[in-house]
Amino acid sequence: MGRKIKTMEEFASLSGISRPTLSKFFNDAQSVKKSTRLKIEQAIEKHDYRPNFYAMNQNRRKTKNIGLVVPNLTDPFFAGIARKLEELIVLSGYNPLLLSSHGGPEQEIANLDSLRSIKPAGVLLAPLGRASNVKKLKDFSTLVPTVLFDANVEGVGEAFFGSDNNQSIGLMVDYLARTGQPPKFFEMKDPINPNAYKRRAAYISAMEKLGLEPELLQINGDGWNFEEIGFASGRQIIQDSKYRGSTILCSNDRLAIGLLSAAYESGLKVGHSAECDLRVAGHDDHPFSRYTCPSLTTIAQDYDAIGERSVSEMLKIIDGANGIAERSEELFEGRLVMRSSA
Amino acid sequence: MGRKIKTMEEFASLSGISRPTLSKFFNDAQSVKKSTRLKIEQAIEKHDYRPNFYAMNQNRRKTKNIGLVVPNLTDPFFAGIARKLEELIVLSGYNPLLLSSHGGPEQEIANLDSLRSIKPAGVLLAPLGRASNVKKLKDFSTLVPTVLFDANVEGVGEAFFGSDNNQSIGLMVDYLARTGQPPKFFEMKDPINPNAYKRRAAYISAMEKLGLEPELLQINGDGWNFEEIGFASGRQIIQDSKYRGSTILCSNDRLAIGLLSAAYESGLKVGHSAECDLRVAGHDDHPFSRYTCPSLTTIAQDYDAIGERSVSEMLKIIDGANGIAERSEELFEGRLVMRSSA
DNA sequence: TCTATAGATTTACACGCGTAAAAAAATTAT
DNA sequence: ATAATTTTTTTACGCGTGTAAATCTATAGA
Repeated sequence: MGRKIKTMEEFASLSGISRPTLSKFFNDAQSVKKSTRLKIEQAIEKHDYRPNFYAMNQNRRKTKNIGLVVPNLTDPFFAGIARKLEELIVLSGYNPLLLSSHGGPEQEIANLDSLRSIKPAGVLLAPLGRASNVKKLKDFSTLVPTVLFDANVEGVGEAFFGSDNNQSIGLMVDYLARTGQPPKFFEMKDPINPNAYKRRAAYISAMEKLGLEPELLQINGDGWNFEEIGFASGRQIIQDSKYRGSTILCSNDRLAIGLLSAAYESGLKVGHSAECDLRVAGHDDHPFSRYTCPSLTTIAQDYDAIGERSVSEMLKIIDGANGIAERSEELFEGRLVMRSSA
Repeated sequence: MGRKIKTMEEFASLSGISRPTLSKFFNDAQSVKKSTRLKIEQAIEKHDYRPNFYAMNQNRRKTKNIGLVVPNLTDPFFAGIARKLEELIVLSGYNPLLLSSHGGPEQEIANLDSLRSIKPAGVLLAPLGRASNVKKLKDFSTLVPTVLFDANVEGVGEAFFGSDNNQSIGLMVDYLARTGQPPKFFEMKDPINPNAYKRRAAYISAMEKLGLEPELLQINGDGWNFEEIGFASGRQIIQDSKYRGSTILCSNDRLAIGLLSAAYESGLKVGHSAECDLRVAGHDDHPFSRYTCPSLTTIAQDYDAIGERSVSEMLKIIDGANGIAERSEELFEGRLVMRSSA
């Protein structure tokens, strides 16, 4: 066909639709009458026209972009969540912009900064947690509608949606205690993630509720390389024969993956049958937990629900004339995934 | 301090620098004299001014955005590469835009489409491979400077950088044959990734060079869930006692992870010591291959080199007055990572 | 048929910055 | 100190779209 159309003006005359109507259409296809919508869509198909992204957003009150910031894309767990959220954002007619903080608070702030210059309609943020620069997060969330997920930071953002660690850890402790030795809790001494603290508290309270003595195995280690930390510390702990026969509940699957690897290396059998030396359980249903040796008994977070709730709340805020709406929070229940390790 | 600065004009009067000079600075900080650069940087710090992203890019000849498209971010291998590339792009003064194709050719095209409307300076693309819509890829690459990495597609893009499968598989076959049973090759019958075909050919040629009979274990399976495919098919193969004692070289680590899981479940011992039932090796040095049971012997691709070469070639093309430069290709050698599984 | 109303068009201005050209100022070389 | 060169300033227009207001047109209900 003819050469490429460059401007909406041009496209208007070729399609027989006025430019302001086209502008309305590109902003929200549902805002024009059905018959004109069809005409426009045909013309788009025919001429392969797309409005200039930059000119389009320059004067829009609200862009159609939604930022999506996760702590670490290298972790398949977050990669999976991000994918789910991206999908939901696209379905809502928005444009997701995925950024990873790579485990660093500077990068987290840099991500928010670069999002700010893009004037997003809103941002879905899974904060780093303890490492986060809370003041800057708070400043940001006053400028841009922000919804937190996965990890909560008090006072930041309009809403938070995550897992009910109390429920999920309780579920797991009950199961483990009922079917064998009550669990010891394997975790990092100074966790980065706020969920880790909640899980520790949940473990202690669940044990006490059963009239059992909590026992924390707090390991050292810095950074986000949880498998390595779990492996190195796991090796040390396992060598101590007093842990023979015990049940170990790990604060998250990545630690458990390291621990299982250490157990294998030491020749220990992990599982719930009689001849096993160890039972190991995790939390999160990491994509790889199905393929550990043995396969890992764990808790699956309800990330479909968390994702859907986060996005729908985001949309509500964006559309909303909600002036003084209270910060909403909701926790979703986890599901016990029984496999071979415990 | 005072209220927020909205325009460059305003910032110009407050900082005592003319607007065109500021414009130059924001386009390339090195293009202004050092003394003025320092003045501007101080003023930015003081007033927290950032130019409007959209207005800025609307009339720029070349934006500072570089697209980065990977086949699947859920795969930690690609997540790792993406991270490395992001870092290099930022260091070069550009703005990376990460998109995942989620294993689907429609999404791959959708990603390129949405990149097109952003008028990126260039795009770094790891194509899906066989599943890709080659015609559309080619069309795209005539409109936007494109550099391929990881997987090659003939005739698409200005350059390709990847691993030398011939070298790396040869290395592994030599090692395995020298230290025990020569390897059988475990792979999908109809692989999606072009590297898989190269690896198959490399295996056959390496075996023949040693005067050995190649043996392909070609398994069925569709999609990108390689661990599951490796697990399910691995279980079947392993039950056949004729494979007892053999060495299995997997086309990639994700298949190997599934196979190891199946072997564990079947009670087979994997490793290179005398009493083992199986030796297993992989390819790619997947982040999790360190923690499999046993830890996986594999090939580490030189992704630092591939990444650096890809980005530097991209910059050369962007800056370049390269009219008729030939499509460049370079393959990088892999490194044998010896662990416990073979 | 008349009227009320949703939706489309016309007209016109705004947005914030890129960029070009000429003039002025600052720096460096001679 | 003067000339040559680099850098900055002044001036002015353009980019492609958003959006507002007034006007016109199609549609539906009475």
